[in-house]
Amino acid sequence: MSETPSAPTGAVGPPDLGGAATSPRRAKGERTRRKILDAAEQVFAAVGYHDASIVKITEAADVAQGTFYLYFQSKLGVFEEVVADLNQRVRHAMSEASRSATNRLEAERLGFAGFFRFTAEHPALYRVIRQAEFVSPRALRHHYETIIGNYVPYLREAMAAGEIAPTDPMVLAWSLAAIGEMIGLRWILWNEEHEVPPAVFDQMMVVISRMLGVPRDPDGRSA
Amino acid sequence: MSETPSAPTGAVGPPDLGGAATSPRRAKGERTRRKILDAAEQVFAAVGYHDASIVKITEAADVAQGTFYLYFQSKLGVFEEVVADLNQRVRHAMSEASRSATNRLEAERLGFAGFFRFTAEHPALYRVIRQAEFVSPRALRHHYETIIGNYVPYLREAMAAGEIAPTDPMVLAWSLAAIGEMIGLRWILWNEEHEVPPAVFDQMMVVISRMLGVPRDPDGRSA
Amino acid sequence: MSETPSAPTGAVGPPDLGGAATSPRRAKGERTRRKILDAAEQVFAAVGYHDASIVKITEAADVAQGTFYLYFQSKLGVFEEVVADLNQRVRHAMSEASRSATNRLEAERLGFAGFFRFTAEHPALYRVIRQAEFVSPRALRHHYETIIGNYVPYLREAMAAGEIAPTDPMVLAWSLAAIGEMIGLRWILWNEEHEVPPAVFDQMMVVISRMLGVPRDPDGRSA
Amino acid sequence: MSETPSAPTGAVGPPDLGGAATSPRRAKGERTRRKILDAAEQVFAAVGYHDASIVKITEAADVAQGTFYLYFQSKLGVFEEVVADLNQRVRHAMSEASRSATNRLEAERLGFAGFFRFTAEHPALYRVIRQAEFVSPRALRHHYETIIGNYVPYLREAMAAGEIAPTDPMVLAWSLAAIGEMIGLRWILWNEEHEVPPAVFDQMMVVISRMLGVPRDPDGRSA
DNA sequence: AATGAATGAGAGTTCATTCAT
DNA sequence: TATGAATGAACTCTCATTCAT
Repeated sequence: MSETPSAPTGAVGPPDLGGAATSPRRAKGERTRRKILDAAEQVFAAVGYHDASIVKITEAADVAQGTFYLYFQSKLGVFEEVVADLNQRVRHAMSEASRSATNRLEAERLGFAGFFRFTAEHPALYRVIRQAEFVSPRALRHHYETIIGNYVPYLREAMAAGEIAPTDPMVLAWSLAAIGEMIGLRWILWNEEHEVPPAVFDQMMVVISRMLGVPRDPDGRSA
Repeated sequence: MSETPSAPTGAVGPPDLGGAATSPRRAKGERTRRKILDAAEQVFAAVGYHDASIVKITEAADVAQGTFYLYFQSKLGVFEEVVADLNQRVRHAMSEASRSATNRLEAERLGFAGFFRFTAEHPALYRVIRQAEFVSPRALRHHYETIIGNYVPYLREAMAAGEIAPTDPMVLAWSLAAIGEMIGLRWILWNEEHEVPPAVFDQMMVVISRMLGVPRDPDGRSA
Repeated sequence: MSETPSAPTGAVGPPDLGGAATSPRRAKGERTRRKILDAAEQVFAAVGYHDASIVKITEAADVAQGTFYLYFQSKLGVFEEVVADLNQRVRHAMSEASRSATNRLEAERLGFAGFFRFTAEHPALYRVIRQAEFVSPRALRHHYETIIGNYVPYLREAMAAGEIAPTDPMVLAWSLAAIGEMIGLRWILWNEEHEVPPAVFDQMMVVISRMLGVPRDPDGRSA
Repeated sequence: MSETPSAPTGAVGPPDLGGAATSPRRAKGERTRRKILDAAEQVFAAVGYHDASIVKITEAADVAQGTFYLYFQSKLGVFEEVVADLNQRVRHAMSEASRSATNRLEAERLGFAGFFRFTAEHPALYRVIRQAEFVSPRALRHHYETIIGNYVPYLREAMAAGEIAPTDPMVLAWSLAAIGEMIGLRWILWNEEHEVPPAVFDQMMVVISRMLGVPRDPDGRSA
């Protein structure tokens, strides 16, 4: 049960994702900057990176075109900030959601629920991040890696505690993340619903509980 | 164990994915068309949909710009044909790979191996298809749906035969596809390797075998 | 009452308006040529010279693109043939219509009626000919000049016979033609009607009868 | 002598003739906009709508291509503005010219003279407006309708005053406009002269005076 | 006599970015 | 700090015409 070697995916800490051309010194500047960042998130989510234009973003933010370049170096610059922003917010949402759990399986259930809630409220998460594949691969990797990086220690602990079956926690973490992402894509985004149908959610949890090898698999045949 | 209702994801048959402005009437035309389609696949995979230009595609195909429009209606038109083409080819690769399996778990192992092989040989698969999210949502959905649609009957059979644990086959299929996609992305594309490291593959199969609820889970604690 | 000097508007006889690249030797070729010419008239009338394309014309004629150049030298070539064709047909229609008249005013009434009828049946007349202004000025001039040239002798005769008041017949002819064209444009084409409303027609004839200085102006105060 | 019903030619007020993408906010912008508009008029008059290109217009205006789109939405947009501009200017020229007249016939003489003068100085009037037939029918109609709309009340007054013979003023106005347009086309534009030959002008006035049914037709046989 | 394939210049338009105020 | 003006390269797509069969 040796762990697979960690792949050379670069530093785990956040790379310098470009961004601010200047850090605003005054409160007013800070507000303007925030307006633009929010507008950018909306626009990227609505039309995607390529069809988002500086004009659209600045119009949405209600500032002049030139103002954009006071706060961001380039279109790519804002994009990376938007990704970093979303990344922090999903992670926060998930950890908040699972905080009250008393065992791993419950933590998963709560964490997934939190993730889906966030997804429904911020479709930008998918729409923006999936774009990152070509637009800014390093931003994409950083996004996934921080999520997985948060996940692994918990899985490792649970294995140590005998709560779940031993497996490479990296492979397990990526697999779980994959499922969350796909189910969210399929049943929230495509269906334009605000939640995954309960029946689907339940079945997903059955699958996940089996994956984890939880001793008392509530639906499986083991134990 | 009732199945979740099938989501209204549209017709299963392939939608009219745009495409040919004219179907070639002579052998020479057919060759030219193929040259352009192949060039398009390369270019899309190399630089993505948006940075791919008709100039780049026609240069790669060694034809004049105008010639492009003899065979394809638009840039989006070729894109959709490329997606449809890749879709058929992965599905073929996977079904060929798993043909010789004698049980479901083996079929999964062979199918996943086939999928990863195809992925390594045709990075275009990911690079092109992930773009489809914004470029042509219907092409994307059609892609996933045909894959899942192929998958489900096999899972259902295996459940009926008691080979794997009962679950909603839809949810299970999407979950399995998610894992394959993510592991391929993480260990083949990001690492720029031609295969998933065997240790990772094995661990992934452990996870999958648990998910399926195979009676003799070779590594888990059940059975 | 001397006549104004004839302006140097070029030869009155038809200039060589380009056209046939080859004269077809056989009946089949003649039929193909006619098909293309008719299609061209339709297409020019429908979308104008510039938006008419060889593709559209050949599609409408149900022949291959290359075939076009067997019978016409260029797009401009067909255009000029179409104009010449229409020119002959209107003039024929007008002279036929006025043939039975017993005096000038009646001839005018019948001629105008014939012109409007032709206009209603062949909107191409206007739509094609007005385009000629920029596309082929010489075709346009030839068109107007043949019409005026036909007109003048009749006016001159009528003046000699004391049927209408003496005036420069050239100025009179152009004025009459102007009125016909404008009324047709305004009440047939813009209204998309098949005839000028009778009340308008009558009023127009009142105006015309005054212009001509017909002794027994049926509505004026002279006589 | 009832008037023919007014045809349903749409609102009399100027339609939104497209145009500015942004109205300039600073004096410099206003100057640039004007430069482009003037250049466009020249280019349209010189080569016609279709052969006019944004490149030609911006080169003539000595600005970059992109600048064009700061002030106009499209090529059609400037075209419509040019038409509207010319429309206002001819109407102004004509009303100025006839201001000092003491009777209808004199007003006509002065008005026509003013019109021909404008025509000679701004050949763009014809060349641009005749193009409008296909390019922007609504601009064309608006042009004619405003001219006729200005004309009619004067004719009506003159009829009421017994200055001219009663007729439908609409038909009369269109007929007069037709004559002006045609004579200008024939003797100014085709001849490339700066005025209608005096002999032609006089004859035209004879015709017009008869049309109007002026009691003391100075050249006719009545009275 | 007729076809379909191929061409390539040129069109209108967009847009990230820079600059002067 | 903020603005609006300006840029020009690049894009997708059209089309009259020529050519080989």
